[in-house]
Amino acid sequence: MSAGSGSAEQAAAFLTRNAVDALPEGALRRRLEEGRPLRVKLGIDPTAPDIHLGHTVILRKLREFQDLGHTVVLIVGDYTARVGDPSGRSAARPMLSGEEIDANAQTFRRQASIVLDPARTEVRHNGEWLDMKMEELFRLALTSTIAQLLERDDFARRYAARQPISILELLYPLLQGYDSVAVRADIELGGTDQKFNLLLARDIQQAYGLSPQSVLTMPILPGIDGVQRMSKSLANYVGVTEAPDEVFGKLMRVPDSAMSTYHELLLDAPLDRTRPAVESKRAMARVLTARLHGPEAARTAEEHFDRLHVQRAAPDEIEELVIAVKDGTVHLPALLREAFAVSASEGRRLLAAGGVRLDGEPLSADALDVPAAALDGSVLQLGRRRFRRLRLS
RNA sequence: GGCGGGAUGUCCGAGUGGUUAAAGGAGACCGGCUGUAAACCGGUUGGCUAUGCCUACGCAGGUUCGAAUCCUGCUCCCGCCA
Repeated sequence: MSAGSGSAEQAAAFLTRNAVDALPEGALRRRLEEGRPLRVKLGIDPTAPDIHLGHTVILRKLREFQDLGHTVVLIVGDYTARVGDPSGRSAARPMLSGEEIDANAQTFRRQASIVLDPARTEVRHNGEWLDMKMEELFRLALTSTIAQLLERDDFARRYAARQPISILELLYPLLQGYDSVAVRADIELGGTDQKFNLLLARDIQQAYGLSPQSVLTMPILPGIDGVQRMSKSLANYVGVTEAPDEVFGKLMRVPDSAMSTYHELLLDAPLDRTRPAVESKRAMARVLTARLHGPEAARTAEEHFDRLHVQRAAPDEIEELVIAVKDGTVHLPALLREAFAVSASEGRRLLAAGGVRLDGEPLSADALDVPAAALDGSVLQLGRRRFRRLRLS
C-alpha cells in the first residue's frame, strides 16, 4: 500500500467516524486517493436563512473536508424557492421574491462562515442552470421513473395514505440531482433524511455521462425538545446568532435523553455517563456558547443563568419599557401586551394563574388597574424568564 | 367526463338543529416538585379596559325563534371508473 492511499484511508475513516451512511462502500476512500481537491456539495434552502446548531453538524463536517484541502460548493436553491414547494398541507408556503432570496442567501453565507472557511467555499445559485429550456427538462425527466421516486419513504407513506403528491414535488429530487450534474459534485452531504435524494443524484449524474458522486449522510440533531429534528419552524432550535444567554439557557433545557446525541454530533466526544448529568450539560452549554460567542461571553452567560435559575433573582440587565400613563393608573392586561406581546386576554389568564410578578411578588387578577406610581422602576416578570423594567414617561 | 368521499381551533380529531368558544388527544404556556432534564400533580389554551360584547367550524347565499349541524351554488382535496 502506498503512503498516499494510507493517508486516504485514514482521512476516510476520520471523515466517516460519526456519519450514518458513506455510500457506496469505499467510494469516499477512492475519491480521496485521487489526491486532488474534491468538490463537496451541500444544497441549502433559502426559505429559512437562520442557521441553527442542527445545520452546524453538517457544516462542521464540511469544514473537516476543507481542512483536508477540499472545496465546498454551497448551492443556494433560489430557483426552487421561487417556484415554491407545495409539499404537504402547507399550501400557503410562500414563493419568495428574488430580493428575499438574495437577502436570505447573504444571511446564510455570513452565518455559515462562522463554521466554514470562506476561502475554500464556492457559492452557487441553482437558478443559474435550472431555468432551463423545456427540452432540457424533458431530458432530465427521462432519467428517473415514477416507481423509483415513489420508493422514497415520505412519498410512499403519503401515497399509501392518499395524501396529495404534486408532480412538482416528484420533480424536486430530479432538480436537486441536476445540481450535482451542474457543479460536478464529487461528494454530497446531507442529513439522513436526504439519503434518497443524494443517491438519486448518482443516477442522474451517470445519465449525463458523469461519474457519480459519493454520498455522506449525517445524523439529524434533535431539537431542544429532544424529540423532533431541530428546525426553526418547530421552535426547538438554537440559532448560531442568538444571544449568548439564550444559547446557554436553551442548551440547559435539552433533555437528558438527547445528551449523548448532542455530545456525539456537536462536541465530537462521547458523553461520560459516570458524570452527573447536570455537570455534563453545563459543560456542553459552556463549550457551545463559547464556540459561537467566545469564552468571555460564555462565562457571562453562565453567570446570568445562575442568577436566574439557581438564585432565582432578576438578571443584571433588564430591558426597559417606558410606559405612558393617562390618568394615574395602568391597566395590567394592556401593560402585559405591550411588554411581552401577549394578547390582553392571555395577560388576564396569566395573571389569574399567578404567572405575573412585580419585583418578585405575584400580581393578582383581582386588581387589573394599578396606580402608576407603584410601577416606576419596578421589574415586571412573566413566567420564569421574561423581564421588563418599567419606567414612567 | 362519470360516480363516491371529504374540508372543524396551532395540529390531529369528535360533533348531524338548541346550556357549543365547540368533546378528546397532541403541542404550547402558567403554577408545584426539580437540574430551565425526565416523570408526576394542578391550571390555561379566539379577541376585546369584559358580570358583557365581537369573531369563529372551506367560500357565498338561504331555511329556522335558533345552524358547525338542514337546503342551493361555488372553491379546493382524496379515491374509483374512463
